Amino acid sequence: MPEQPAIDTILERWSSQARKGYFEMLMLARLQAGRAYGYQIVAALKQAPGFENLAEGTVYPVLTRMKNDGLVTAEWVAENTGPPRKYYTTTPLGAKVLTAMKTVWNRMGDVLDAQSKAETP
Amino acid sequence: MPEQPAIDTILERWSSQARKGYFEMLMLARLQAGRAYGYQIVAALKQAPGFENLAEGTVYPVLTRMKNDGLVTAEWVAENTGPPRKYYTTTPLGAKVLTAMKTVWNRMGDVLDAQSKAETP
DNA sequence: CTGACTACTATGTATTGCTATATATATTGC
DNA sequence: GCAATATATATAGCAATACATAGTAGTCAG
Repeated sequence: MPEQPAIDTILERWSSQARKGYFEMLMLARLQAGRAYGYQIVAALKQAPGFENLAEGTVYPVLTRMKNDGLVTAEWVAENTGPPRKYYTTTPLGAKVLTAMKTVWNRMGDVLDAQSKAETP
Repeated sequence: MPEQPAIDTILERWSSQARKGYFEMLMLARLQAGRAYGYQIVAALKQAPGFENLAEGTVYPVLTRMKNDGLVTAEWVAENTGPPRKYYTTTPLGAKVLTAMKTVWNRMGDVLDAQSKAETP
């Protein structure tokens, strides 16, 4: 008989999985709203509930991947104060992909609702 | 300079990731609505948009994992016609976990909306 | 016997998110 | 002028584990 994990363990394991893919959509949505740089995104998201532990090592690879996929472009900007920043902006392809992602995401929500209302045989 | 993948490739790769964790919540939601057996769930979901390719090999391992975690119980039922079926039902723990999952899921949606409305610096 | 129904598993692999660390620039304190 | 700190970007390596493919096997109906 296998040990049953605690409810917190189940939920942590689950949410770490549920985040997969989600971040890419989240970043894209943020950049669609206007250009931003990595450190800024991390700082902002850390204040959102459920994202307190977000680390830079999570965000930068996502930005790099999106850039390689052509979803965003990057541009170095020298600031009046502090080190230069690398601003990311969505491309038209990125906007298109974001729309498609949101469609899939919403559909997943719809299917979830439908299953919740399934008939018992 | 790396090759840029086609938009379909990007979306397929992404949605396969976005599914992670989602199925467990989906199954749980279905079982919360009333007991069901594996084959039935597969057949029903195959008709939902975006789940046409769902295979049994995806569903059964999820059911087994949930049973091991104590989220559902299983019961063999002999039918008047056809082979016997193994019906799964949520436990109180399963119901609790489902609620928590939905909370996290909704929060992810909220954060997504918030980011879409972020201010441009 | 064939076909429909039902359950299950073995294996592969792709991928992610996280930890930790390295690097560079600007600012501040002294 | 120099050390310490804050800001900012980047990557190497890792553990996890989920999903997909494909294939096995058993039960019942006609």
